[in-house]
This record gives sequence, C-alpha cells and structure tokens, in this order.
Amino acid sequence: MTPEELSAAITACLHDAIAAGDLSVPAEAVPSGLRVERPKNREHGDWATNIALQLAKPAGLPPRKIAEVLSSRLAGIPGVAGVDIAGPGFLNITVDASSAGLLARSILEAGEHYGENKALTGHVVNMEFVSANPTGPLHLGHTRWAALGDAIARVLRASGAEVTAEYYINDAGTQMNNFAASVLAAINGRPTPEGGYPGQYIDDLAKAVLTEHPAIRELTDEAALPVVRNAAYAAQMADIKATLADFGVHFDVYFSEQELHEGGAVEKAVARLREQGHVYDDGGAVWLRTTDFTDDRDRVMIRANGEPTYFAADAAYYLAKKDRGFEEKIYLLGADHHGYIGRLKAIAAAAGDDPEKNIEVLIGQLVSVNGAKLSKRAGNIIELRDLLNWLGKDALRYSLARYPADSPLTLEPEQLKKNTNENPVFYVQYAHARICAVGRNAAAAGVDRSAFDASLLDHATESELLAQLGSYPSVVADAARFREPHRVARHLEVIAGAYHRWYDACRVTPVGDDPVTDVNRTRLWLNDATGQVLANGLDLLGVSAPERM
RNA sequence: GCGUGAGUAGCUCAGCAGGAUAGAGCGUCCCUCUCCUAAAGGGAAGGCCGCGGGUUCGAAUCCCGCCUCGCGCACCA
Repeated sequence: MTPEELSAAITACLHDAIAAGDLSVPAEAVPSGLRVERPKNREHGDWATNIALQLAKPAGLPPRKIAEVLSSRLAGIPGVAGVDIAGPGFLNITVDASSAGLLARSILEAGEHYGENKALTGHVVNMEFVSANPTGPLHLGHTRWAALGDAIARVLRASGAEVTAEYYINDAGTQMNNFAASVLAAINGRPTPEGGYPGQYIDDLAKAVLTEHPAIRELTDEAALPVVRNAAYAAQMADIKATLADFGVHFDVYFSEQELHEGGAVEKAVARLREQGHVYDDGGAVWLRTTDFTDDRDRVMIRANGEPTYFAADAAYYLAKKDRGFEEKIYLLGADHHGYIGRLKAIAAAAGDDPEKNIEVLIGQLVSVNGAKLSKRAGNIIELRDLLNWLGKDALRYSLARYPADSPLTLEPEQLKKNTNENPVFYVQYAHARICAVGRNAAAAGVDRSAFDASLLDHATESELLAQLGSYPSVVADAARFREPHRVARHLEVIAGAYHRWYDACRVTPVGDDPVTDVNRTRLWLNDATGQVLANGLDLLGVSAPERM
C-alpha cells in the first residue's frame, strides 16, 4: 500500500462519515489533498494523519472526538492492521506486513517509471537557465544553475509537465564586439584592447580562427572583424555545448538574442507593448512604464541614441516565449540578478500575462568552492571544465543538487573525494552498488524472484524501508511543485540509510549450507526494488548509479 | 536608504506547504565482521532554532519590530 492509496482511503472514510451523519462538517472545510505522514517515532505506527485536528474547528468538536468517529472506519480499510488515537488527536495507523510488502513488487513492475506522477500534467513549461555569454568558457557561477536547472527540468517532467529546457545566448551587443576585437588582436599579436577579454582561451580561439581562415591577417580590421566574430563565436559556443554535454546537462533550445534583433522582434515588442499602453517617450528615449506593476523604476527600452537596451531584448524574448505557447516561463537566475525579478514580472504584466502564474523567477544564492584553482586558461575564474575533471560529474552534480537554491553554498572538495559517509553522493551510490552486489551473490547462491510472499517482509527494518520507498513518488511530486530537487537527494539518503540497516539485519542469501526459502526470494524483491528507486532518483539528479565501487 | 536571501548541535547543513520528544553527516567517546561490499551498522554526549512581541489547541515554521552577515539597486550586458 502506498501513502497515496492510504490517504485516498482515509478521504473516502471521511466522506462516508459525513454522509452517514456521524460528522457535521461543511464541504469546503474538508481538505482536498489529505496527506498521511511518516511519524518520526516508530511507536506512533506506520502512518499518521492530523485530519481530526484540522477538522476540529469547522466541526465544532474536540479533535479527539472526531478521531474516535474516524478511527473505527479507518480500521476497516483493507490492509490496515490497527488505528490508535494519540496526543491531541492524531490518528496513528499500522499497516499489516503483507499489504506493505506488495509495494516491492509494484516498484519492480513500474521499473524506471516508479516515482513518476501526474501532479503537473497539462503544464507547458519553458525553463531557462545557464544562458552564459558566448564570450568565454562556463565557470563556477554557471555550474550550480546547470546542475539545478537540469534537475528541476527532470523532476518537472517526472511529474507530468511538458518542459522545454532553454539557453538564451546573449550574442548581441557590445560584448560580442569586444570579444571579436580581443580575438582579432590575438591573431595579430597585439595586446588585448580596452574592454576586451584577457586569457589563454582567447589565444586558443585565435588559433582556431586562423586555421579556419588562413588569410585573415591580410584583411583590414574592418573586414576581418565580422569573420573573426562569427568564427570565434561558433568555436566558443561549441566549447560551451561540449562542456554541458559532459556535465550531463541537456538543452532543447538554444535561443539567439541576435536573431531577435535581426528579425525585428525587438521593434515589434516595443510596438506591441505600446499598443497595450505601457510605453512612453521621455528625453529622447523610449520607456516601459514598469512601475505600473511591481518594478521600482521605469526602464529604458530604446536609448536616446536609437540603440535598443538589453531590457528591450528581454521583453522581446519574453514575448517570443509567450508566442511559442509556453504558459509557464521559469527563469533561474543568480542572486546577483535578483533585481531583475521586478522588471521581468512587469514585462509579463505589460504583455497581458499574469505575473503570479505565467512567470516564475527562481533565485539561487552564489556558490563557492574551497581550495579551487583559478583557471589559467580563462583568467581569474573557476572553470566548470576544471571542476568536472577534478571532482567528477557525479560528485559535482549531486552536491550542487542536494541544497535548496536559496541557501548559500560552499563546496568542500576534500569531502567530495572521500569514499565514506562523509560524502553524501558516495553514501547513496555505495548503497546502490551494494544492492547490485547482493543481487549478484543471490544469483550465485540460487536465490531468484520465483516466489513472492509479502507477509514475510515483517521485520522492523523492512517496514521502515518499504515506507520510505513508498514515499518516493510524493517526494518527486513535491520536488517538482516547489522546484526543489534537493528533496529527492535528501530522500535518497534516507532510503540508503534504511537499506543499510536492513542489510545488517536481514540477509538475502542463506548462510552457509542453509536452504533457499521464500524468505530469501521475497527479500530479493525488496533488495532489487530499493536499487530501482535509488537508480531512478539518482537519474533525476543527473547522477549515475554504479553497479560496482 | 530601499529591495532581497541567510542566521537551527563544536563544524557543514536539512526541517519553514503550523503538529507528537527539533533531525542528518562530520568531529568526540563506547560497541558490532570465521557469514551477501565494515567503503557499513548500533549507542552515548552535544540545542534560549539570532533577539523581542503577536496570532492559536499547538510556532524553528505564520505576522510585526529589531540585530548581524551575503547580494542587488545604469539610456552596462
């Protein structure tokens, strides 16, 4: 029995009690999503609900009185072994072993789909993250959002949402000219120009451009600059994409800012917003009255010199997302950009959208790494590529995904390289590897899954393990709803702990010459089911589930 | 100044979508392998949940005020 099935059964009992006149509660006071919780204290049963406490006020009865009415009905739910009323009015429910144990089989039947849910079915989401400028390699500042954004996209999909992961390329504006000028200067052996980009990677790009265009030095700067710009841009973007691929991060769409400008989308956006009545002219510039909404000041769209601002492109980009049919637009930004929330929401509102519903800006606090070496290639930054080579994809992705985005984070590399409990990614992966080892040993000992008797899974550690496995789908759903994949990571650690304790208490393979029994066979189901859940959860985080360590 | 995030065990952090005795890992101190991965497990010790008010059956959690720290407040991108 899963917690969802139990809570549905309790809800049904509640409605029965009301229909039978045992309880008088207004329909609107009955919670739609009744939840059962795993009590911290094992003496409080397998599952608990505080429904009686919640209904006390609307029913005008003491909570314990309501609990008494419900407890006899709850006791009649198939699979429920006992119901106790505790404390102020909690209902503590004990599930019989055979009912709880069936979960092991249903997990294996669902396989890699176990944990998927329909919490966000019908949601069409655009998820924008990383969006690093194509003027240099990805660095530490992008790493957290890459890991987190990709994991959020995965949990959203697992909850039924239709998600497009998108990377906005800021390939327009003066930065690209400075970038091109820097590469051209390197080609000609001249020093980095004013406002240009220093670093070894510029020289590498220069060499690549020179290989592709051997005669480039013979052109005037004016003629060479566009060629250099395009070639260096393409090479840098290729490097970024390759790094992301190695990091296991996938984007469905790379969206070019330059194409917005070239296609006239920026002018059209200004015109559209002007039609909506939110645009005005002042001091030769064109402004969007974002203060009509929640922004603290109006924003310039077209400067007095006729050049559109970055903000104007942002507005055009928002409209492009809207026009492509994305009802929900999620932006993942660093804390240094949190000032953008107001203006982005104002764009949405000015476009006629609901800023509470159609746009969501997630802010992540900055991350640092103790003892990380600065990149020689790219100047004073920590490169994602170097972190990847140093710590490995799994440790890096897991450790970034296991904290909420709004908590400041300092990674401890020495800890991430350890193979002990101190390293959470190891702890979870080790549990998976151990499960696989047990599976191999079971096969060698002649234990297979030819029999399954759920009532044999009656040890306290089995009840605990089964309960945590049963909670997994709702953890995935919560992770999606709140955009917090760290919930998955934390729950995997709980499952891994429950597994290790079970492993110590209950053997799958017989000792010595003892015969293979249905206890062994049934435990193999539980062993394999746990491995399936750990693998599924690690996959949501972009982390591998090794079979051996 | 305004906005925004944080403050929980010696350390790194969960818990904040109100619930029962506030949790995990590390560190310290005990204990458990002739038997599936001890790379593990069990136990002990360790807390004015930043401070002060409020809301209610109940507050680490919600509201108000204050303190400390991080980040941001461009006709830059």
